[in-house]
Order: sequence, then C-alpha cells, then structure tokens
Amino acid sequence: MRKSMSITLQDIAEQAHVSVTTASKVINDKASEIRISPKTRDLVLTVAKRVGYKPNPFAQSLRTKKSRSFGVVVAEMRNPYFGAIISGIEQASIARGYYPLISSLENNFGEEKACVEVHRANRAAGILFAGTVFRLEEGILHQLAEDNIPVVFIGNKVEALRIPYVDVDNVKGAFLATEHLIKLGHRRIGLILGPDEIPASAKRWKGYKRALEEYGVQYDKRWVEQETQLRSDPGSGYSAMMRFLERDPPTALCTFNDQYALGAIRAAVEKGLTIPQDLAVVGFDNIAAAAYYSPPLTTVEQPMLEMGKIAANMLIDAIEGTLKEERSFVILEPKLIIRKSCGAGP
Amino acid sequence: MRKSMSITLQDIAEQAHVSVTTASKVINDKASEIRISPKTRDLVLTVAKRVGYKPNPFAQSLRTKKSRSFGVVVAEMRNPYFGAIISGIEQASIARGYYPLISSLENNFGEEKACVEVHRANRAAGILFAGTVFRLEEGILHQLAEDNIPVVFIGNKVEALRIPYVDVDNVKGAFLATEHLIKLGHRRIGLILGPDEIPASAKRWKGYKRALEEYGVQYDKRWVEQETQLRSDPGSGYSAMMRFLERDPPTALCTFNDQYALGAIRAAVEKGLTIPQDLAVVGFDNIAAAAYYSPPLTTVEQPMLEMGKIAANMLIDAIEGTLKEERSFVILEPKLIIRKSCGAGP
DNA sequence: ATGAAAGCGCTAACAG
DNA sequence: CTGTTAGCGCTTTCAT
Repeated sequence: MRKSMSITLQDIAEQAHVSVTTASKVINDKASEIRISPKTRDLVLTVAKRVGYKPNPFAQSLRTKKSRSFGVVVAEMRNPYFGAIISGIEQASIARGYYPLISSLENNFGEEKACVEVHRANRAAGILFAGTVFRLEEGILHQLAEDNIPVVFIGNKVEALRIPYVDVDNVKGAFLATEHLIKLGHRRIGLILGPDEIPASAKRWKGYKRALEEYGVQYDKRWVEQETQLRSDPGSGYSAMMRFLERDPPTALCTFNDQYALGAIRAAVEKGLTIPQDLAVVGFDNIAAAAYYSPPLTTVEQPMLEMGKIAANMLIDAIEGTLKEERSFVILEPKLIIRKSCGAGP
Repeated sequence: MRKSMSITLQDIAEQAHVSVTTASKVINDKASEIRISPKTRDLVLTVAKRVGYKPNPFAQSLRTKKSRSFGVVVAEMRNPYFGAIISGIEQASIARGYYPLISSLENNFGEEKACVEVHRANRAAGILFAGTVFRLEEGILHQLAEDNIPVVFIGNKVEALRIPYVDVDNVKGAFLATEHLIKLGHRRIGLILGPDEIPASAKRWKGYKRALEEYGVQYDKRWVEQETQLRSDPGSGYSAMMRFLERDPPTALCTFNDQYALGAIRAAVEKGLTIPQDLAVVGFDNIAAAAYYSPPLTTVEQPMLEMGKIAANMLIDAIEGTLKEERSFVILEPKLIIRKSCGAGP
C-alpha cells in the first residue's frame, strides 16, 4: 500500500484484475474505437471512478512528448483590455483540457525572448502572443517555427510571417469613430495614436483618414498626435492631449483606447474645457469602466472575450494539427457604443 | 542522431564521455556539495552550455514527484486590482524558477472547487487564492491540507483555518480614509461596503467606526450601504450611491474600492452633485486609473504588486518546506494618497 | 570520484 | 480482445 501517493493505472489494473495496458486503453478510448469487451470496459471505468483516478500529466507528457499546456505572453496584465482577453483564453482552453501558462511583459518590452525561454523550458505545446511587439527579436519566431511549436497572435501581426492571428477590424473601428464625430458636425477632429510599434496604430490612422475622405473633410496632419511610449495607461492620453491644448485644440477626439481617453479627458478638463461641449471624445475597446467615466464614454467596442476564446481554440487546433489555413485569420467586427462623451455636436 | 528532439542528459553524457549519472549530478549540484572532480564538472558544464541543455520538467517531476508549478485562483482577472497582484506573483515566482498557472473565477463564484480540481489534475505543487470566497466549499481546503498541498491566501482569510496569508491592514486603511474626511470637517460620512462574504468589508467597517469614535463623531447605521453582489465593478458603487441619493445623502463618502468610487461619483454627478463640493469621495486600492478620474481620486493605496510577490514567495517557501510560522502572516501598511476628490472640506 | 541499474506512470508496438 | 515488453528523461541508491 502506497503511503498517500496518488492513484495510478497500476492500482486500477490490480483492482480490476486486468493489465495496466488494458486499463490505459479503456481510459484513453473516449470514442470506443479500440476493441475492448464491454464487460472489461465497464469494470475498469467503474474502478477508475471509484478510486478517483487522475492521469499523471508528467508521465503522459514524458511518454507522448506532447504537453497539454501552452504559454501566453501578454503585454500588460494590469490593463483591463488584456484581462478580458485572458479570461477568454482561459475559458476556452480549460474547456478543451489545456492549461494556459500566463506571463506578462509589463513594462519590460523586449523581454519577449525571456518569456519564450521560460515557456520553452516548460515544454509549452504552443504560444499565444497578445499585444506583444517584436522590436528586437523576430528571430525567436523562426526558432519556434523550426521546432514546430505553433504560435498565434492576438491583436498584432508580424507582417512578414504568415502566422495565424485574430484581431478586431481596426480600420473599420477607427472609421466608425471618426464617422460618428463627422456626422455630429465636427471638422477639427483630433486623433491620438499609440506608438508605431503597435500595428493597430497605422490601421486606425487609415480608418480615420478614410472616414475623413469619404465625407469630404480635409485631412490635416496637425490633428494627429502619437504616443511613443509602449505602456498603455491614461498618462499617454493625458500628455498627448496636453500637446494639442498647447497649440490649437480640436473640437473632437478619437483616442487609441479607453485609458487614453480617460487621460485625454482629464487634460482637457484641467485646461477648463467641458466634455462634450468643448471637446467630444470617443474611446476604443469598451472596457467595463468606460460606462462610468464622466461623462460616460462613447467608444468602439472590441469583443475581447471572444477574441481570447477564438485565439485559444486556434492555437489548440494548431497543436493538435487540425488548424486549417482558411480559419487561421479571423477579423472580428467592432461596434460603436454611443454614450455621452460626444454630446450632440460642436 | 535524434530527429529534432530536445537535448537530453544522454546527449551531454555522450559528448562529455561520462555517464548520465555524472552529468545529472553536475547539473543539479549548484553548491558543489557532491564530490566531483573539477575537471569533469567543467567539462560537463561546458558541454551543457554549448548544446543549450534544458532539463525536461516532465521527467524531473515524474521522478521526483515534485512539481515546479503552482496554481493561482483569482476572483476576477479583469479587475485591475488583481491584475497588479498577478504581476507580482509572476515576477517573484519566475525569479525562483516556479511557474504560476493562473485561473480565474470571473463571475462564477462558487467554482473554486472546479479550479482547484484543474490545478490538482496538473499536479500543482501549491495553490494561491486571491480574493476568493469560500461560500460553499470550505471542504476543499481540508482536502488540500490532507494531501499536503500548501495554500496561501491574499486579501482574504478563512478565519477558522490557520492558513498563511498576506493582506493590507484593512481597518487601518478605512481609518485613514475616514479620518481624512473628518479632519476636512465632514460629519455625515457615508460608507459603501462590499458584500459580507468578503472579509475586508467587516474590517473596513471597523476602521470607519473606530475613526468616528476617536474623533467623537456619532456613528449612524443609515450612513452605511452594502453591496450584495460579489462582482466588483463600478455598477456596485453606482447603485449603492443611488440608494443614498434617494434618502438624504452624506457629504462625504468612503468607498470599498476605486471602481466603486467611479460608479458612486457617476451616480452623484447624474443627480446634479459636483465632486468634491457637494460630495467628497475617497477610494481604496489606488489602481493606475484613479489618478485620472474626474476629479483625480483621493484613495487608500494597497501595495498590490508587493502583496503578490510576498505571497508567491511564501507559497514557494511552503512548497519547499522552509516557511516559518512567524513569517506566515503578513499585514502590509496602507497609505492615504491625497488628490482632488475631497477638496478642502464641505 | 564515477557509473550501473532501477523505476517514476504512462503509452505504443507487437504478440498471442 | 488482452497482455508482455520496452522506454520517454530523469534521479537515486548502491557498488566500485
């Protein structure tokens, strides 16, 4: 009698008077494909249930050289946008019997390499990158590809490589935001972008320009401000807005995300403007808090939870070798959520 | 020559012309305690470095029956408070060569059991609970204890059990907040508490009463409102504040956390009050966004990152059997951060 | 100081 | 339909 060790196939085999092999076969044979007598099957299953058998994942992985956990590298855990994505990833993977190992870069961008090292050391079966930026180390992606470790991106694609990814339609999102402002009568519409390294910046810029063009509003570079810092906190929106305020400010504003919007609003209010009378602002993401900002924020919603779920399922498919090329690139629809931060026009 | 498999001790042994045993000894012998000739040691180490050897954690765990990963069960991943704690956990554990498996309850409170199941199936070496509530299943804790799987709590203790935990001094935090308001001249000070299941509620209530008493302000139950819902979003603060507003509102308000504060402010503003002139409000936590609320929020800071780090280190110590009783209960100091949401008095 | 051998729990050929 | 055998990569006696 083992001390208080966990229950093994051995135990089941003994109690059911069958071999370990048979026990293993029964347990692993979900679809009843292997020919085992119903009697034996039932017996083994009953014993397994009775003793509360849980396969030892270390032994399984050692033997099969397959792991049921995968790595998740996320830009900033503290950002609610990523929090929601992680929730989605988690829900989907647990449902399929996989376990995400989450690691975040926080302010240490450029540490993608270190994170990947950790996941590789843990024999992650695949890696999910959310909002990461490969400033220096694109090489690690080739390395991963060589070693047959699947990767999927969320909200960020490395253009040169054909890697599965899921994202929201950024140009459409920015288009929606800008269009809303134009229809409200605004002509001097500011745009606060994230840093260049984030591909979404360029796409949102594009959507913004497209809306201007479509509605015959003159594009002017002086209405666009860009953050250079990668951290995505309200401070970014604050300082960008301050720069607008020091020259001649726009009457409306598209911001890179809800946190930027919060910061931008703060800056405007500090300079004596009121929202939305003096400045209409629209955010991006629709994080939970946005509905409670003062004023409640009109914003472009991204389906974060769903993005996380889809990405996790894609990665797991890739791990299991069933991911089809045509399902490898999914772009979700953004949705304009109208609240109070744009009022009824300038 | 193996196909493109990972490098094993075997490979090192061959290349260094030593036995696998020797290779293993050298690799595991950080402190040079085992008698191995310096020459052999150097040789093995050199080869290991050259081929980029990474031990296979599955084999290690299978053999030693010890795992280097532990579970983290967190109440709500989307909440920035927990995001910060997770960051701390992660930083500390990676530094010690451990890997946190994070799972969250989100809105499914009462699913602690399912989460724990998952972690046990993965052979987690220990479990960290952050902000979780054991409404139904306190039994799983006994189970864990029986099976010798260490547990530590963050921000929440199950009173009956002597389980290591780290938290902020909640009564002091609430005291600080209330005292600040009293010193500003307020007498009708509202308190919005979280649900009963969260032990911090009772503690903060205590701190609030203590401050009132110390400064000779009459305590009145009608100034306290409590949320019943476990989800900690701005909506909770919003509805609680609305209840105050329908009777006679206080002139100042202590809220359960910054998100509650955001919601409460929104409710007050909707009813035509201005902050801080008509209502002074103080939050709790000091999440990153709090500095950018309108007005910037005066709040009680919790050292979330540090709490995460400390807890992770405690758990790892417990896993390794070196956690001392006297270091098992740590209460950190809260700190009042004064910004604009309380103005200069009523 | 070094190595041979055994075995952790599981799965996969291969027999029977 | 079932069992025997072997081995994944590692650590751990126990010899030498």
